[in-house]
Amino acid sequence: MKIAQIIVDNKCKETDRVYSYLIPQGLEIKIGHRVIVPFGRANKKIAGYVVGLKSNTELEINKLKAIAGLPSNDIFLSADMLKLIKWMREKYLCYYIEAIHGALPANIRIKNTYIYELNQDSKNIDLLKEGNPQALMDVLEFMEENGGRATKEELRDNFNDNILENAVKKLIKLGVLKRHQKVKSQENIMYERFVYPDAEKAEIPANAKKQRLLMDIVGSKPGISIKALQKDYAIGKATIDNLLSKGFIRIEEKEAYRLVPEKIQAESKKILTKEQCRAFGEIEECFKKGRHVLLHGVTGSGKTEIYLQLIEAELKKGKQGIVLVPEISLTPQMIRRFVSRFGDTVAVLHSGLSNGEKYDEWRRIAEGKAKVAIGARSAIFAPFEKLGIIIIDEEHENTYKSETRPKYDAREVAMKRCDIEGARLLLGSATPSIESYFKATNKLNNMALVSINTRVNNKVMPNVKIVDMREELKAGNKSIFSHSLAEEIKIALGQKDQIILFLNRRGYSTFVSCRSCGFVAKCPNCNISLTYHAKGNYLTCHYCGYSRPNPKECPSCKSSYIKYFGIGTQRVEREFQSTFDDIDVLRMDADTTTRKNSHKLILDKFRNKEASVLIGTQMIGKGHDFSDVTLVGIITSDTYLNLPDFRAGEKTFQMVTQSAGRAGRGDKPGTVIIQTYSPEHYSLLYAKNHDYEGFYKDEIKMRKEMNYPPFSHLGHIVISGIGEDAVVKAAKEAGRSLNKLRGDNSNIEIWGPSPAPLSRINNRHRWQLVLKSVKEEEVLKILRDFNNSAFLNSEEVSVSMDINPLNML
DNA sequence: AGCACGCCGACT
DNA sequence: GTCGGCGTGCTC
Repeated sequence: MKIAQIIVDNKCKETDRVYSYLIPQGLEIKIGHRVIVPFGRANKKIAGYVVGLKSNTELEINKLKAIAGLPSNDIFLSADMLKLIKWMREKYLCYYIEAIHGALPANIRIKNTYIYELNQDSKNIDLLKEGNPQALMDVLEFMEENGGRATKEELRDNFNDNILENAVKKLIKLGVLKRHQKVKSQENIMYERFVYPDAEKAEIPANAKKQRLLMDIVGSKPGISIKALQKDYAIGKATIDNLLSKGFIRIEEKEAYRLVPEKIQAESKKILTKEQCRAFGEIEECFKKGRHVLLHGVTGSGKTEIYLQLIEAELKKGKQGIVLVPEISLTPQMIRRFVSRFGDTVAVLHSGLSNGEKYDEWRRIAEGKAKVAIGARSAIFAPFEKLGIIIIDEEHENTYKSETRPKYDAREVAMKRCDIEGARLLLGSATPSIESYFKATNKLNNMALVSINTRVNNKVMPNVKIVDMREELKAGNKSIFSHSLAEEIKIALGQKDQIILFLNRRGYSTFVSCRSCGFVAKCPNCNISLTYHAKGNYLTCHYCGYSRPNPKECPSCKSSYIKYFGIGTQRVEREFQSTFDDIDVLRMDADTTTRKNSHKLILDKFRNKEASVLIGTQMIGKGHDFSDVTLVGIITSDTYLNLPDFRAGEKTFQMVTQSAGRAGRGDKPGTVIIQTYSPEHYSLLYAKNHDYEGFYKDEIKMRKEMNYPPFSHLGHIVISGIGEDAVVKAAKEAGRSLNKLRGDNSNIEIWGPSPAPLSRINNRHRWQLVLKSVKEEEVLKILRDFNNSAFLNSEEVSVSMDINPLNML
């Protein structure tokens, strides 16, 4: 007797456990298989994942149900992957099934619905028609109009739930309706059809020109695809069908992949520069010692080539590699580099793919056809069997942390996966996150640091100039372009060079700033800027709840020039065109990039020099290599600085450094102009000097003083709901509950409850609580206990929890 | 979550 | 009695 331990695909707290099912005779079930099981009183057929096998159980055998079968498309989770999933459940406070779904391509869900059929012969129809409740008649009428068949969803769209349930139940009881459950695993595999000749000699009428043509083609190219016949020879379906029925040709189906790989010229290995070579050697040395590596290489230092050669080395050992990059659709150059080096053994997993395409790529990996996966966050789960290396490029990017459940951090998952599977991890960035740099310099988590401080071919770092916008205002310049920036723009335009202008318009949270002296209101307890609330006209700190009235004049210089900020890219575009006329400008932001591929189009246009100027938000600041850009202007570099976030300095440094890194990558030296209202801020000063280490030293000192990460771990609880009163009440209740759970453990701080910085989203009010402790496990434990005692999750409010969030807005 | 059961008031 | 509205409790 074999018993399977199964996680069922039913997303709820109560069913987040392992169930036991009997394995019927003749069904070969292995760990990691996806199966279909009957579940619940109604024996609804749902998907389940086998996580273990046993030969006995404490449960009563005759009360166990049996596995119903296997879905048509096989999904496997390796034993290592199951370990990772279990770890994710603990670490990110999610359900097993959520972790499983996170690790599998979307759209593999088993579709499950009920189909109702009208029993036409039933005499009961007549019975019913004699003086019956309206509901029954309505449902019957609908069924008849619908051809005697309807899915549950179709009925639901047309009837009120309660009426429906009762009426349908009644009709089933009377035998008028029949219900079948339909279980369908999405058939994601696409088949392509190929034509072969299938007769010694085909006799074709003289006038059938198309048929003759087809026979000729198939004769010279047996195995040509139907697609090619239609496209290249204009042979239609009728011709093929005709010959098929005569038996002159036959058709074979083969699994096909939707993505036709771009034909890219093979590129051979580049010779590493001296510096790259040293770094490569150091990395290999660390890997040999079983260490993970943080590679800190300045912008333009040639990290990608090192990645390529590290992967090559793993492939030579018969192993496989994963490369994570942020929002991959933004870096077509990088994909091209990988494909040109590794050909069709590269699987690309990016957000621009359809679900079917994603599934195809996933399958190519699972089947061993792809050896290198390059993709965004979720590519960390690429189903390789012999994983040798995981590379995370631009590791400081926030996109590696998922904002939806499971709220995992791909960097942490990568490290765990490497540890489970004996692979090596390489994090790479020109501006490493403080957390990673801290780990690497202190050799925590077995992480080592390798640095490259020079650009390839010793290209000089761009010259960076900080412009004090307060001075500009004093001098009467109300334009968004400072004199310096305007001058540099004119020079660049005169030399036919290209220009990039950055604007960080993350304009949700307004902040109060004095335009004449740069004063920004800050919280006395938290070293974080206060947020302006128009309603009630007050300033508040969203971490500790401190609040004060909005000052009428600047407390520092008594000026009445108190303003809150918000310049959009469109305004920059308009102002640019009115200041420097007759110049082609490209704008790239959320408004212009809604269409699929539109990023690529805009960037290609810019690369082809169809415009001299590119204006955009941060999305253009990553990894692009435009060799004719000599000037980068950062219109407002203060945006982050004034967000209520202890990472404000870090994000500013990263943004400025990365943006500046776009300048001077070609033969000409680059210039960068940073416009700011806080020119003395350490983030900007260190960024100006390209001094990451200096920045890190200051930043880590602040983190230590304030006991912020990496010196502590945060737990974030957001309580939201439509009704403000219910949310506030629940938040206060949650506060009491957390205090009780904390007991007298003084290592754990609890902040709040206080309104979330984004106090209302989608019509929902939001309040938050923050837990802080030096020990992550302590935070997790309280969050878990809190979740188990959840009196809170009701129709009125919902609770979301996150461990070590990257933003708490 | 999703489903069925069963209790209870309203109405034939 | 019977209908259907709604709360309750369970899922190998």
